[in-house]
Amino acid sequence: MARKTHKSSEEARNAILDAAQELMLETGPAGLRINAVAKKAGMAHPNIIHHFGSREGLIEALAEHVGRRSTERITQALNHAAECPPENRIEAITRVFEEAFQGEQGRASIWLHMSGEQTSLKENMQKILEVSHRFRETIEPSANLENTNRLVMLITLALIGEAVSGQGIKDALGFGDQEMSRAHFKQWLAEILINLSDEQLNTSLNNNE
Amino acid sequence: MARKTHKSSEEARNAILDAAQELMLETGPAGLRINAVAKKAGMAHPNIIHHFGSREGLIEALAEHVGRRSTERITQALNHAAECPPENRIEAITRVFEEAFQGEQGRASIWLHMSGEQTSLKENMQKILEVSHRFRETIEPSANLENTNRLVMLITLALIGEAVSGQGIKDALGFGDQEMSRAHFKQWLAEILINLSDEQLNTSLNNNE
DNA sequence: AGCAATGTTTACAACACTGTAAACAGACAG
DNA sequence: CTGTCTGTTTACAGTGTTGTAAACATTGCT
Repeated sequence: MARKTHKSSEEARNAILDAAQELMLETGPAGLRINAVAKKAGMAHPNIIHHFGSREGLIEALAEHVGRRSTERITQALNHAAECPPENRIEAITRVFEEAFQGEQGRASIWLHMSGEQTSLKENMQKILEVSHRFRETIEPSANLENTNRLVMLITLALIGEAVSGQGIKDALGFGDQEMSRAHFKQWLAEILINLSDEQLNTSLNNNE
Repeated sequence: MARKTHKSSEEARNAILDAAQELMLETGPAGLRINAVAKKAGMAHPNIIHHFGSREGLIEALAEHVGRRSTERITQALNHAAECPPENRIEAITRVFEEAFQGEQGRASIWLHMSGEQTSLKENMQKILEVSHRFRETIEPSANLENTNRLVMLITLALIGEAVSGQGIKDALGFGDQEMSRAHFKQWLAEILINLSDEQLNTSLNNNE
């Protein structure tokens, strides 16, 4: 059978991005070697430069790629949660948290973010914010927008932290794998947050102290 | 005047560690160049190898250095908080959060952590956990230890997230500098957490669901 | 089939980076 | 003062890494 040896431009770019994403988990962007990416993607390294212009170009493209995919997943899961009956809410939100920095996607995002790569971050966060508020309104129609912002911030930061630290902090705190798996922490968080009323979120800061 | 040109071994090591810590904020450990560190510390690069054996040796030493200093600051602030009268609690805890990943120290910790460098992490977290629980007991003597663990985890992750994202996420969420400064977020978080009763933290997960 | 476009490779140039070796220089003891 | 110890530098070797140039190969079009 005629095996295709030359991929289309898009196929090649995706193969490279996938390899780069995986490798970046181990080293971070600063440690990303164009050579290693090429090897993993099964090609010679100048081909990468052909497709992305330079190593910098690859990293930028990767940031955009990863950011867009994460945002899509999250907003989709949030929209789903907004349509859930109340008894399924915790489960649905746990799901959102899982999608947020799902596996490799997550750590890759963080790495990029940490290196100052913030391509379209604002745009993506605004989308998430909007959908999040819509969700909160299904629970409490008078929900305060500012509180939504703060909650989204808190959650985002915690999920970033989780993606960053991986199992590390959990092990250090003595949560074995069985007791507080990745999923369990997210479920616990979802439960607490859903049970927090808007009222409890109104701190002295809201009354311009 | 007789300027000392040869530092003591310890002075030299500290100068190098300081320079390395600062540089690492920009690039992460993978991007740390022994050359750049030497330049910043005002010496020739082989001197660094003389003191730390290798680039790897420097990074390990840095991890240990940074971890120990952070832990000291945090436990000290927590002990202070435990002795505070109730009306000062929020302020005291805000202070703890500020010490946790204070400025440069923080991001440096995270970077190292993210690169798999976990020197004495467990030991440090256990200390923090212990002092945290002692603090919670001053508020609610019957406080559940498991809930303390979870709270510490949540806070740690959120603070990691904050250190990681710097101002990035806040800007993206539309919190200008005036409205939600670094300090304000920490204060808000402190306020919410202190007002959370132990009861509210008991989710279905506690009853081995 | 022949041609053009473009994905892909090989060979190479230029440079950056880590680590080594040997000489140099200040600090301190006798 | 003299010698030794050790912090410090200069010069250099070896390797790894990015990027370039030119040739090669496959696909699709006419």
